[in-house]
Order: sequence, then C-alpha cells, then structure tokens
Amino acid sequence: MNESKWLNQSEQQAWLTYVTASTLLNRVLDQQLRTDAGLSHVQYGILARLAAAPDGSMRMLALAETLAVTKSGLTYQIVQLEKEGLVSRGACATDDRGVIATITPLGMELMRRAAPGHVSLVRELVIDALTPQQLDVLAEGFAEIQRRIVERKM
Amino acid sequence: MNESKWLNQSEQQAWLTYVTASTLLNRVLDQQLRTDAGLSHVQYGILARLAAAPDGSMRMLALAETLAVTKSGLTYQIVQLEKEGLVSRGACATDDRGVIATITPLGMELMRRAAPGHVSLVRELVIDALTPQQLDVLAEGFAEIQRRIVERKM
DNA sequence: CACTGTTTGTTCAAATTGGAACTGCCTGCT
DNA sequence: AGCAGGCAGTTCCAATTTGAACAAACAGTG
Repeated sequence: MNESKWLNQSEQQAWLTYVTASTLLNRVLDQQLRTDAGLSHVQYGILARLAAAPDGSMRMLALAETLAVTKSGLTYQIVQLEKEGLVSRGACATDDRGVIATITPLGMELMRRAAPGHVSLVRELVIDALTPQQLDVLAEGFAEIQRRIVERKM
Repeated sequence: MNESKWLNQSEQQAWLTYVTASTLLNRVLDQQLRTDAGLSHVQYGILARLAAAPDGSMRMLALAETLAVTKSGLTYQIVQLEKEGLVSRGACATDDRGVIATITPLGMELMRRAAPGHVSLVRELVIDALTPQQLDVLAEGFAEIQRRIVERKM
C-alpha cells in the first residue's frame, strides 16, 4: 500500500506544519500552567481526569492510558502531586496489585483556580482558531490516527 | 472575547483526542526512529532540515526556530550529532556570533537509510489515515494555531 | 493446589528538556 | 570612537521522560 515512497509537496508541508505547531502549542500551554498554577501540562491532565472521574479516583494504569503517559512517567508525576498534597494514593479493593489515585480537596481547589486560565488559552489558540467544521475534521482525523497507532501495537 | 468560559462537550472531546493522539504519535515515531536508525525524532528533524538546506547548512537559531526547539535544546542535540560525526559546526562568515551547523556526508548517508522507514510510518499513521481534504484542514488549522502562538508572544 | 504466563506498579539509570545566567559580538546613536 | 541595548550560543542545573528490570499479585490449567 505504500506505492508512493515519499510525501509530495503539500503532504510534506502539512506534516512539518503540524509537527512544529503542536510542539509549540504544547510548550506554550505548559508555560502558562506553570506560571499560573505551578503545574505542568501533564500534571494538569492528571488532575483534570481525576476531577472528572467518579469519586475523583482512578487506577494508575487507566490514568496512564488515557493520558498517553508511560507507567513510570505517571508514577513519577503522582509522587510529585502527592508531595504537594493534591493527590493521594490508596489500595484497590478488588485487586491487591492495583493502586488508586484520588484527587484531594486541595487538588480540586487548585483545579478550580487553574482551569479557567488554561481553558481560556486553549480556546484562544485552538478552538477559536478553527471553525466548528475544522474542529470536527480535526477530531475525526486524530481519532483515526490514534486508532491506527493502537491497532499497530499488535 | 471569551464569552463562553468552558468548552462544550464536543470541543472538549476534540481537544482531549488531539492531545492524547499527538502525544502517542510522537512517541511511536520516536521509537521507530530510535530502533531503526538510532536517532530521536528531534535529531531526525535536525538532519532533515539540514539535508534540505543549501550546502546542508543552517545557522543555529534558524534551525532552532523551524524546529520549535529552544536554543539550549538545540545546542545539546547538535553536540550529540557532532559526536556521532553526523553534523559539524563552523563559524559564520557574516556574523562572528553565529554558528553554522552542516550535515556531513555520513549524516546524509544515515538520512538516506533512515528516511524511507520514517516517511513510510508517517504515511501509514497520518497521511493515509486522512483524506486529502482532511489533511488540508489539518495543515490550515495548525498554520493558524501557530500564527496565533507567535503573534501572542508580543 | 501447584505452575506458568500476565498484569500492575515501582525503581533505576540514562537521555533529554527548558529556563536563567553568562560571554562575546553586533547595531544604532551620540 | 565610545556606549547602551540586543542578539547568538553555550553552559549549568533542576525537572521530566522513557525503557528495562523487578517484585507482588492474578488468572487459567492440569
């Protein structure tokens, strides 16, 4: 299925644009969160998922998967967040191997303060930069990309 | 201009999908390049730009900008590549502050070996995952996002 | 129940990253 | 020419990240 070995001009242009812009975007978001709330983008992601989960709790692996972070990377970040008192770890009732991370009231409080600024920046740089149609297409596209990546690992 | 403080359901979904997928994509590409050619994705990017540049040369800052890497990050990577003999550094004729990085014949050789596999994976996971129209939207969209980021820094 | 293969998390070492500080050079003005 | 303000690269340091190796706990089978 790889008849054409190389990318044509516009494909290459699209790819380079994407790589550069997404790298930049990530850094800008990280910077804003850090100065604004003392959190990295990844840490914000962790707290956001926990805040949205029932009981503010999730198992480590589930968390790692939805965040696209490696297990060891997540362990590291959870330890950091625990030091700050934003998250706590507990045993899993149904599986002794499991560890359940839970966002603390302090963590929730921080999210309430951090979220508006972050969301606002995401809106300014991304959501409002695109038409609703473009955003749909983009969501579709990345969903397909993700499917291909996941499927590929087998 | 931020009348709506939060993201609606589909906006949020789109954003989460993008963040997760792009993180994953980046890691997969990195892994493939590493096992396949012993290069990180960033290093590949550096060599690719140099290979495409006149004389295989570029100034450090220009390189850093097109790659969306910080100056210190680039210095580090160039040092690594130099150790491998894939890149060399030289003085800039018109500006004594400047440093010019040049890809070596060995670097070109490595690129000839590494590029096909990388391009093929990018095609498989991204280019072929999208219709030409979707790819256009992606390019358009990220170009606009990048414009907003750059403009914002002033 | 014992046994084998898997799954979860953690720990460890090595690689990478980004920001701040610093040196040396360039530019515009006086 | 002499100076103030900026720019280009490097260095240094603290924070992250990842894969590999491990220990403990599960699950399925004979």
